[in-house]
Amino acid sequence: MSILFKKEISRTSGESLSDQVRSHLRTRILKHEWDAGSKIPGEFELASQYGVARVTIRTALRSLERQGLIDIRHGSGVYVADFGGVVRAGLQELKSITETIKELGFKAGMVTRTSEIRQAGKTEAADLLLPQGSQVLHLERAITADREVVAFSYDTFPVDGLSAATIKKLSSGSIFAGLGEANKVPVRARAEIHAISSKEIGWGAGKPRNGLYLQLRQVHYLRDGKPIATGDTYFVEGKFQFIIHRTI
Amino acid sequence: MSILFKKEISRTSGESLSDQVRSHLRTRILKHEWDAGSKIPGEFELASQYGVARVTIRTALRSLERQGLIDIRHGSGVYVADFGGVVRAGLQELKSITETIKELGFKAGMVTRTSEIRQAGKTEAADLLLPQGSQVLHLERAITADREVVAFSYDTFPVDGLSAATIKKLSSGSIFAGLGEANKVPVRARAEIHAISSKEIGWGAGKPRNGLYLQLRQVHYLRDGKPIATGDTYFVEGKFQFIIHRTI
DNA sequence: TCCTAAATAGTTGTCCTACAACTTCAGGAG
DNA sequence: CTCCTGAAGTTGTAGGACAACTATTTAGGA
Repeated sequence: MSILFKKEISRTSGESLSDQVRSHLRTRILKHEWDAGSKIPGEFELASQYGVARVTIRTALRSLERQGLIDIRHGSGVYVADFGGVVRAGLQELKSITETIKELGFKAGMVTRTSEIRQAGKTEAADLLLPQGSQVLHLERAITADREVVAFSYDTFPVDGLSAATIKKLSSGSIFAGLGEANKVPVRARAEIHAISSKEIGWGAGKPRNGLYLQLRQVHYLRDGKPIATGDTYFVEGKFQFIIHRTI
Repeated sequence: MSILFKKEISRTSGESLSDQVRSHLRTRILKHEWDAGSKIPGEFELASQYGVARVTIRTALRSLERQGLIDIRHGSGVYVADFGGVVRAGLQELKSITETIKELGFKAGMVTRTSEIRQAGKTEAADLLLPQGSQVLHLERAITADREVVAFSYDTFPVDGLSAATIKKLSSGSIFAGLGEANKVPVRARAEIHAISSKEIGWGAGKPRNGLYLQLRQVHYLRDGKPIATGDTYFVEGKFQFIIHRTI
């Protein structure tokens, strides 16, 4: 086949070629360009389609394999993973919750309940490697899908080094957009998972009666390893399906 | 530096070179050969140490990065991930629970409560791609760390194609060992995570009073994509720390 | 005819060399 | 002291070659 997607790949965007190829391939897979379980074009063919080297394709494919989207078999080919239906957003892909909700086909919304600048707490300071007493921005938000509350989120950012405009954008709820403007997009996060039953969490009409949540306790990191944000997100049990692809 | 670990790598073991290098590097990291946050030898140096090509080293390093053990920075080097302490087995690494417990430094144990061969249920048959009415081996076990119950596990295997010896080994509790003997080691699993509060789950003295569990609903797959096992594991909240490394 | 084994084509895994892009640090100019 | 520049070191990408593996086809024998 000829070169199909060379124009989709930019060598001056700051994003690595393999990351761009991965994103594009990911979209093609999620749009069902190939049936589940079927074979996708080989590495040589893809390299020619995107106008990049085979190494670059391999890097992208390896990454998609780890995400559970495809299945690379030595000597045979690359297959779309068939897990009996729709491939949902996996928990190990780092992206904003609202983006995930949109990808699942729902209308994502957000209601900010609290937005304040205060001193960092003890664990917050430790997680963010801040000296005690540093100023942080603290947000409390409810996240909705099709107007239904699916999670309550408590997030904290160090204000040092952030412009007033960025802080305002963060306060309005666009976390990833705000951090992106400040050129501080997290590329990695460490998340602890807990089952929580509590009446203290949540507020308003969307608060579940049984108080049952899946808690995600996260710290976000920049490319250079520095922590940039921390927070607890409480997902209302049953409103959100979490999937992890586990590999050796 | 000279060639240090060439003898650790076998070209006839069936396991790919990059997988062998990854395992070996993983051990070196977990044994704290390098401090957390410090730089490990570069790709050229590692390639020379193991007597393999740089591509092979890169594949292994990429994999370790996904597991959250290291941190690859373009133009700078490879660093041991520093997440404020010991890096433990993450949830997205597929390995037996008992193995994980051992790696964490505890004494792993197991008490089988039920072990029977019966007909597959509806969802079991669907998950395992079995015709209705197929025979399956069903196990109910309590998993302990230092004699304390940390999880209750309900697992199911199709009997067809398994030898009597293998079934006996499975019944005794050594899941991965039993499947390994039958040459049916799962290499991939799809897990759904839920927070559960129930009095129906668990038994005996280790059953938590609040009935709060983190449920892992899994289906295990072979390399060729065929499902080989399914099961629900209920981890007693607070007894086990789950960590996920999320990346873009 | 049926089954088995060998040849064959196609695909991923590894190797090699070279250069591009990026990070870091040292040294000099202001 | 601060800022800029350049050099050295490291990972990212390129391209070509062969090895190892898989799946299919073909040839041969019972």
